[in-house]
Amino acid sequence: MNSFTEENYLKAIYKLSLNGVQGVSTNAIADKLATKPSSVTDMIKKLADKKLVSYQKYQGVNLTKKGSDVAVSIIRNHRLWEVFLVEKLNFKWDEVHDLAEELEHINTHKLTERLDEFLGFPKFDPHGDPIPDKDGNIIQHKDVTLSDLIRGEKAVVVGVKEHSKSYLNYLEQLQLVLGVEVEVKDIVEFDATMQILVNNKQVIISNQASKNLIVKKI
Amino acid sequence: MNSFTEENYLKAIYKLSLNGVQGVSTNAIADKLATKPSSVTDMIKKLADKKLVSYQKYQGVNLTKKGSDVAVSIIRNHRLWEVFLVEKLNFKWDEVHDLAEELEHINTHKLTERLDEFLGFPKFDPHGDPIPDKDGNIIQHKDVTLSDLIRGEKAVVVGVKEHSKSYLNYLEQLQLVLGVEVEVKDIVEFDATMQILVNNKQVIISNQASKNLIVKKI
DNA sequence: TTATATTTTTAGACTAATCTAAATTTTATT
DNA sequence: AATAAAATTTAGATTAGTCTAAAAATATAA
Repeated sequence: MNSFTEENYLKAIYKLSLNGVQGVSTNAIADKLATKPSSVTDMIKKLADKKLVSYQKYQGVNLTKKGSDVAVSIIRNHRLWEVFLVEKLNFKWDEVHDLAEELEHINTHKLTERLDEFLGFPKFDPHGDPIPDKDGNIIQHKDVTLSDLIRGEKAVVVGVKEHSKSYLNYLEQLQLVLGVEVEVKDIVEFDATMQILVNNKQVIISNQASKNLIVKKI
Repeated sequence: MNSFTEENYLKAIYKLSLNGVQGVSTNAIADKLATKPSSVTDMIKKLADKKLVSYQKYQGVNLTKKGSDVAVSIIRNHRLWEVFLVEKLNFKWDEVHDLAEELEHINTHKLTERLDEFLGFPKFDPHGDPIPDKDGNIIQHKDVTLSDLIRGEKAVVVGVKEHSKSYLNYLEQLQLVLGVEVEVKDIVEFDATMQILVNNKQVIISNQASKNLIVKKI
């Protein structure tokens, strides 16, 4: 089996590969995991020995099928536990990440499948991120963000691109949670600040905030 | 915070202290944790530095109040997760120990309390072991075992003293699960083998098995 | 295209937890 | 009480993961 640390590296590499990057850089991984590039090099060698990644010195790293499978199954666990924490234990969406980060590593097929069933086979986690099914398939929703809309357009909030506590907490205060309907009333040309309608209330939102909110036009 | 390993040592020392032993021996701990006495000595020194145990060379080890509190809270977690796995995820009572052994270390006050509430504040785990309350108080039930009964006595199964998969599985086959009523029909004088009535069925059970089944007379 | 900056790797050291083998202390036995 | 046996501790080594500092490779810029 793989250690927690190995699993965290695989997950980090998986996420950094999502932007279509070929060959994830040592520095990028070090940044993501808040560690040093030299540590990353050491671990990459170990993962390469275990055939979880393919790696050539100085050329970055890519997950193998085997490595990708491990990463996806951890992400599946993580997101299922987040659903559990929010729906069953009444945690808020900005509180669950760190707990799920620990729970995700208890990686037994049977537990995951039972949990999935208990939760009613959810398709998305509390942040709108898709939950891989048991064969590892993920529905990727198109990345339309609130900032892509023009005046007069309406949309439903379906996810976030930024998962920090402060951002999630801020959104909750604005009632900008999953499933809520928004309408663009006005956009400031200078800095793309938006005036929008949320639950019949006028809200002002910066471009920094609006470009991290994933929506679906209606 | 304490590492998983430290927590496992504290739990082991706690359990070995239950029989009223003053000064748990290095060898006993090594046995329980399937490790070597020399490793135990090293860890004990570390726990002593952290004021989690009191220790004098060659004289065995005892938990301090602080160490005992940690041990009890881990046991509380363990038993709550076992209830969750059996009652919500439909695991069988012989399947949950190893999973709970991992889940117990995700030790945040808030998670434990929310889980407790979600489960309806259970008092016992699926093996009949008492769940410490949030202040660490444990109801210890009297240790009357099936083997203590005499011919004609009736009792209800309330727990087990042995937690191996094979024992639990065997009990389940005999329908000797928590809450079931039993009546002693006959006892073989030679080896204390018992003939008992379970759900109107005659069952033969060895002394080895009957002395590990905790019951309450009725 | 040569020099400079950046990225990545290597070398060597550190910590936590473990082990084996040897030394020491305690306990049991004559 | 002396000696043998058992339990415990120490000394020194090992492994996983990390780090700093220096060396090597790649990318960028004049």
